[in-house]
Amino acid sequence: MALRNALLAALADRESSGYDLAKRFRGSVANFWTATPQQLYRELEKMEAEGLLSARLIKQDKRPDKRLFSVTEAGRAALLGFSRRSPKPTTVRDELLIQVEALAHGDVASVHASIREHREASRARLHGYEQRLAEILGERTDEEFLATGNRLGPYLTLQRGISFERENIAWADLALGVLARRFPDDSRYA
Amino acid sequence: MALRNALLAALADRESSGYDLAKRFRGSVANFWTATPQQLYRELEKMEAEGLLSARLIKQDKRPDKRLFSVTEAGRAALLGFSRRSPKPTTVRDELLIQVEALAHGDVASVHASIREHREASRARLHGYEQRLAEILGERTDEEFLATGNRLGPYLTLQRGISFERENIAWADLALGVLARRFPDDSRYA
DNA sequence: ACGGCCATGTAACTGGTTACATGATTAC
DNA sequence: GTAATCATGTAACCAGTTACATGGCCGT
Repeated sequence: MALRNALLAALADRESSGYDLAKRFRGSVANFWTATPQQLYRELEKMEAEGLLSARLIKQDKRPDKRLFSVTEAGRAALLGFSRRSPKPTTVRDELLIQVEALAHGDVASVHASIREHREASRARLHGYEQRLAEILGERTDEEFLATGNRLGPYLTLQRGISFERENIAWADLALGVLARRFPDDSRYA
Repeated sequence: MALRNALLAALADRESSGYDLAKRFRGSVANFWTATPQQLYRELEKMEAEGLLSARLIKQDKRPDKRLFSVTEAGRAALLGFSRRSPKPTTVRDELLIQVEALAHGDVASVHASIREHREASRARLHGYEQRLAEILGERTDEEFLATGNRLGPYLTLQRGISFERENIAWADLALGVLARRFPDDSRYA
């Protein structure tokens, strides 16, 4: 039920194809909702059938045809209704932290490598979020934007994504330091 | 498949009943994996059937009997194997941030209230994590613990939970400030 | 020649959520 | 007397994942 609302939020911003949405869910949306392309296509179909979205077909000749979805009046009403309900608590699922929790029962060198990969992935996402934020700000400072800008929602969710990834990186630095110190022999610290 | 590993990690620490585990999944485990009691009971059954866990029945007279699960040799091997695979990327699902993303299309006063509730929930979880951390540390400082302590894994995952909740609170403060400034009339800021 | 991008989807499966059910004990 | 805690589960449903399929264009 919440995936619909994430889609309505994304489409309220601008009309998009399923493929477009898949990219946005890999990019900035990922910081508060994850979904695979298959989930999106399935949900878009349902939402169109229920009248929350309307689709128009764009014929292309050098590329496959595409369907651009946009939010209908019923869709806007559903989004407004959603904004009035109280949201479910955040859920986090992080396999890396399961590995870390069970550090004493696992392969330390391998967990060390996982933390490094995780840190790289966070750096990449952080970079993406910072770019999007720069696009939203344009020439303005944060202060100027906050006083007058009109994409406050995306600004705030990006800020949350940015602080999340910064903390991921800082935590990884701490964890790698602790492992290097406590297990100097059973892992290679390049 | 990952819920199994979260259960193995939790049970490697100490033998527990399903009910116990449900409490731990509401508490400290929630910071990296969420699961409902029903999921746990179902998964515990399967894991016992597959030989990853063994259960012993404890008869009680003032309370219902309970089954305490512990990790078998096969379970330990599975956990070691898991620590060697590369973990799937973190997934986050946060309905509040969907509401914030769609701020321009929703009810600002109601979203404001949701952010406040979310901040309260974060404060409560933060408090819980800090207490658990204090239990792990005992009389030692972080420095002393990091040099010699033996529950490094849980220490590190708690640190991640603590920084996550602190950032939730700081973000909520920012967001509430922005809303109060930009929408002074359509919400009540008590 | 090969991989990646554009663009859509189907089918089969696994995992997660919600509602319900039981029943004694303890705390306010 | 009311709610919370202890302790287990079933049934039905809904959401998420994985693997596969198609096919032309573009860059190296």
